[in-house]
Amino acid sequence: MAKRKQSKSDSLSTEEKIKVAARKVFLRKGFSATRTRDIAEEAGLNLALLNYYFRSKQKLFEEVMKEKIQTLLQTLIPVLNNPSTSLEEKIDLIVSNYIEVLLANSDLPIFVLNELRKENISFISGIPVQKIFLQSSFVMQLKERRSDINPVHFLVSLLGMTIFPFVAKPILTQTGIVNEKSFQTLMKEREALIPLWMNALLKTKL
Amino acid sequence: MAKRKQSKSDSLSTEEKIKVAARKVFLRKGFSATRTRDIAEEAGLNLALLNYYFRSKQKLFEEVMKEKIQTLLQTLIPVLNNPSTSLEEKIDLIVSNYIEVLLANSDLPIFVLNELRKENISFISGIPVQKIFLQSSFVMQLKERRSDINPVHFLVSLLGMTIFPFVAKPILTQTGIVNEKSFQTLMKEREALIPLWMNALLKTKL
DNA sequence: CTTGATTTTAATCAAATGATTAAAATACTT
DNA sequence: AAGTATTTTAATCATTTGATTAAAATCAAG
Repeated sequence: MAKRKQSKSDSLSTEEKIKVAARKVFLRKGFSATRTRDIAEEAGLNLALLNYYFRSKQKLFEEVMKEKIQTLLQTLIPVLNNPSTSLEEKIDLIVSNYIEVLLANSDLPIFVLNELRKENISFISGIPVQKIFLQSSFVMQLKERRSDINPVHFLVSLLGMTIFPFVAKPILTQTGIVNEKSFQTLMKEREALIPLWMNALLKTKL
Repeated sequence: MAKRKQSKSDSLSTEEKIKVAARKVFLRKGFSATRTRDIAEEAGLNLALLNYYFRSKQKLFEEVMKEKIQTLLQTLIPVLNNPSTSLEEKIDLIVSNYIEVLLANSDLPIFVLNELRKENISFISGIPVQKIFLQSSFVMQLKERRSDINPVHFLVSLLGMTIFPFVAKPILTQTGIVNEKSFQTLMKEREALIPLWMNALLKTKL
């Protein structure tokens, strides 16, 4: 089904051109607001090709979605599971990894979280994420340091401080609180600040 | 145009029934995935009534959207501007207000933030939110306490810790990390924890 | 080149969808 | 009760949209 040939204009196979266009349009507009014609036009290709290479809009979407969930999870899971880094190093890595990834793709979190809300993605329900998380090096190290802190609370706070700004970016820009440039500066600052703050949380007596 | 009469079955006017149904369906599915027929069915009414009372799907949506943005902003702005509460009290109030409002309406933040991302809402661009924020009692009190902390960073962290769990709820539930009941418990706990943590941030030397 | 497979195009379908219209039903006023 | 205005319904339009099809174009192998 997949073809290897680069004889055409753009050095990308038709299939890849469709994927590239689909990523762009789906991420900007979401599944329902995206028309297959939008993707075809963005790719500079005939509409029928979408259904030739992928069976349907839904199938194409699922490929993009799966990819994006992977991106989000793989920025986190390997760090949580690495036993050879300290808790502080893990926090540093999670923050800097996410900020790097998301500065290049601000729409990613809200896209994934919003689409995930409408429909269960079997792919994700299949993974025993809860088990993985609770047995992770991250949780072990946290328990050792502060057995009284619920790891879910701690991680949610960390991700909230890191990812939430990207989710809130539309409201931050539209209210004039930040612009594209100052947002980037802000996030670079947070890369240093969040670890400091998470460290403060670690020292807080409940 | 608006009618006052309650002689019909449900004690709600037709116009109100439509609004109630529209809130429910739009919030769950978003603008694009919502069909006017969904709303009519949810309201138990004829489709043509939507266009009779509201001019179009778009107009109906804008009314719901405006309402929801108001809900989100009014949970925050009055607290920020109240000069007779301390910074600590403001933090308490922001956290408890949002958690109360959002536990009753988990979809609200992601709905608003996602829709806001696609289209500029003139209503919000019109308000000089930036000015209001920078001159707020909250910012003044923060500056007095810690002139070295950027108020935007501080507020984003506060809202990130408070609101982000609701945005991430789909992924938390679908990965089995929480269920409906434990999510609620978690948020009740956060109501006490977040103020403690924000206090710790306030004491952190940069 | 010729043949056969693969890829692409143009045209079209069928269903879904936002909106309208004209008529029927209901409520309100006198 | 009659007459008028308001509300509701059923039927229908016109577009949009995801998908299909058959033919044309391109490519690959012998």
